[in-house]
Amino acid sequence: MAENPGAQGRAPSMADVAEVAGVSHQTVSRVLNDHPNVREETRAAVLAAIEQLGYRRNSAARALVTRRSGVLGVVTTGSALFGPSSTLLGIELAAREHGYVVTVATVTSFEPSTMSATVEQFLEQRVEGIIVVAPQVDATRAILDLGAPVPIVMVSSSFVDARGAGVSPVRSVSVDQVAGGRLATEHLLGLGHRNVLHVAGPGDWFDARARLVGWRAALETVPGASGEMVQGDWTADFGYDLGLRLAREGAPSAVFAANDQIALGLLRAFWESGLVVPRDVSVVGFDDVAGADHFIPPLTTVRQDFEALGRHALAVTDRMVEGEDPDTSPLVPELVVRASTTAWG
Amino acid sequence: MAENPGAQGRAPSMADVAEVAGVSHQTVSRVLNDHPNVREETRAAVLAAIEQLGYRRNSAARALVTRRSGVLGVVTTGSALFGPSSTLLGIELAAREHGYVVTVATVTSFEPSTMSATVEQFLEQRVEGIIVVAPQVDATRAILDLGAPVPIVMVSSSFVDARGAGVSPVRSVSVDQVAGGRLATEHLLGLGHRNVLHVAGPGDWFDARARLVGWRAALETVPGASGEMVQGDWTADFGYDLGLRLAREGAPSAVFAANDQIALGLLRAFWESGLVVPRDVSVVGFDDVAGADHFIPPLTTVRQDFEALGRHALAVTDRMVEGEDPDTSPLVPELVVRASTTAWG
DNA sequence: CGCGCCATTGTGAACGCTAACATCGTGCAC
DNA sequence: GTGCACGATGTTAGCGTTCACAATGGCGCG
Repeated sequence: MAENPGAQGRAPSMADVAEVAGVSHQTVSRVLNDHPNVREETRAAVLAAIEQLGYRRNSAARALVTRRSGVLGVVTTGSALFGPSSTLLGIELAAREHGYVVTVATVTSFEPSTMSATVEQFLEQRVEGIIVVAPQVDATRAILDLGAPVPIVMVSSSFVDARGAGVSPVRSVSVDQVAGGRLATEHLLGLGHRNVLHVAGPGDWFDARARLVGWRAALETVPGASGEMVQGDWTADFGYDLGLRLAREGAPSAVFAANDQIALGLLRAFWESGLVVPRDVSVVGFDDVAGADHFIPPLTTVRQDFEALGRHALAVTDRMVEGEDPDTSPLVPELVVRASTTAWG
Repeated sequence: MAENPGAQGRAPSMADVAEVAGVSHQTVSRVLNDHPNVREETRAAVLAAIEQLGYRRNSAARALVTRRSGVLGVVTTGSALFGPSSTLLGIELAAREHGYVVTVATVTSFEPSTMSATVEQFLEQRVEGIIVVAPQVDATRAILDLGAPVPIVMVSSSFVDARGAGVSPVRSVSVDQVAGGRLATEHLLGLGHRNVLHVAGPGDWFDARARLVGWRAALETVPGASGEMVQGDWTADFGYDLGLRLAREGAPSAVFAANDQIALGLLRAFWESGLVVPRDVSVVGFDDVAGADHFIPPLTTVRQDFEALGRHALAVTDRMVEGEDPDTSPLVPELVVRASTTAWG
């Protein structure tokens, strides 16, 4: 049975199927699109022909005439960080459920020129919407200046919720980082700590800024509470170096680290310096990365559900593509209390 | 200046550009494709018209006629594990450099039906190649049975390097996990340990199997060396539980954990049990995840460059798409010695 | 028995692009 | 001066779909 006449020759088209089934190409199209008015035996004949030829529809041809590609573009940051990876996962899973196909572009910097080239590529593909997993501040500017003809959704805790500079509406979805920062800090304050050091993340990250805001807000609600802030990067190295210094120069009773990596570095530094966590100092992290429950000691942290965030981003995008108004209210993070924090005083 | 006559109306086409520039659409096409025989001022006029209209080429129309989509499909596993995420990153980065666009599909199981549906979707998009980041054994079977009309590259340490059941060639790229397992074990043996416990990963993962093979091979080269094997999952939880048991029942002097998560759990368990690492027991991990250098104590581990693996996968795919024969020799992992291992006896 | 309606199917024309070929000058060799 | 090659451009025909509309035929109903 000569399945493919040409083997490597062109893939079978509707016309080929039509010929085998003895119908017109339009009837084949109807069968494929579940059009109601097709006689049952005709449908069967078409399906048989499809099976026999190994026919698959050509989405390019389809997109050309329908002017709908069914493709969504995701711009993601060029690092395998826990958050972005999980978010991408959530987006992809949800996209499939909504009938979209996802193409991704990884970007190593958020310079306007890079962003613009990336988006341009998406637009050539006629994506119906763009999701930017871009937690850095400078990504926003690049995006707002874009003025793409499709909806753009940013995944970040920015407060941008504008129409954008051009035609495209830009929205953002996020986990409420301010609430997370408050949660962490209130937990420490509730344990009796009155001096809570905050190790912040890089200043050009929205999340870092927002956690800082939450920390400060919590401090202000409790009389007598105070705390310093140190700004670092997201790395364990930074936490480690800082921890060593704190141990030398005198550590506060409580530290709120902007992410779990920093907290990990702190834990090691304290351990090496003979400071016992949580007896001598309580530590709270942020993210609840894999393994945080097995740090020494297991880390109290703020969990954010990145996958849910991704799904949320997709839902918002979908609504915007459909021309409806999305609900962009932020997701709420959750405090996970473990052994790295204890009462003070 | 009425930029878009219809604003939301259809995007400008070559014909529109041609009209504005006062040339034929074919000339526009020539300009876009850098055809040499275009007069300089004509080119300028076309470019100006493109700019003015905000024209972008339509890749669907282009793919339709050229029969080349420039799209690659990546199937990835439904988890934000460190390895797969980094690999995806490498693939994407390299894909762009090679002029491909990447669409991803996340799959939560490797059942043949799921795999087949996923690949089917890719084929409708007329992807030119498929990369499967599928470290589990059952993925292989599903893929070999597929017989897709495009090249398939598996990222895994399987030894599959077959033509596949159908028309499509199937190849695999990998990091040499056997070598990695040997590296870890030889390091411990070299330190004088004669009893090396191996905590293996799930038996249906290629990587787990291969590391096990490497461990065993290393043991066999050293007279008097021995070791037991415990099979677990990849989680820190498993490592923790096992560690507690070992501490109770008597631990060997050296443990080679199949990944860093397991090692992390072991470290905590030993610590809680009063066993000092590395004095009482040496621990080696695998992967070198972010933060492994700040575990307590910093973890000796085998680093594999997942991003390079991804790039390698893409290079192989590209060659196959071009009908050439790829070099699929495995990448070599690297031992990173830190503080969790020390001499014995 | 004739009319119209509806279910079923077919026909032709886009969609936006590239490939192949046709056309039109212009310059140069003879 | 004629012929011809070649550079620059235009014309036409698809690529594989879907959409709009036309055509066919059976059936109910007056």
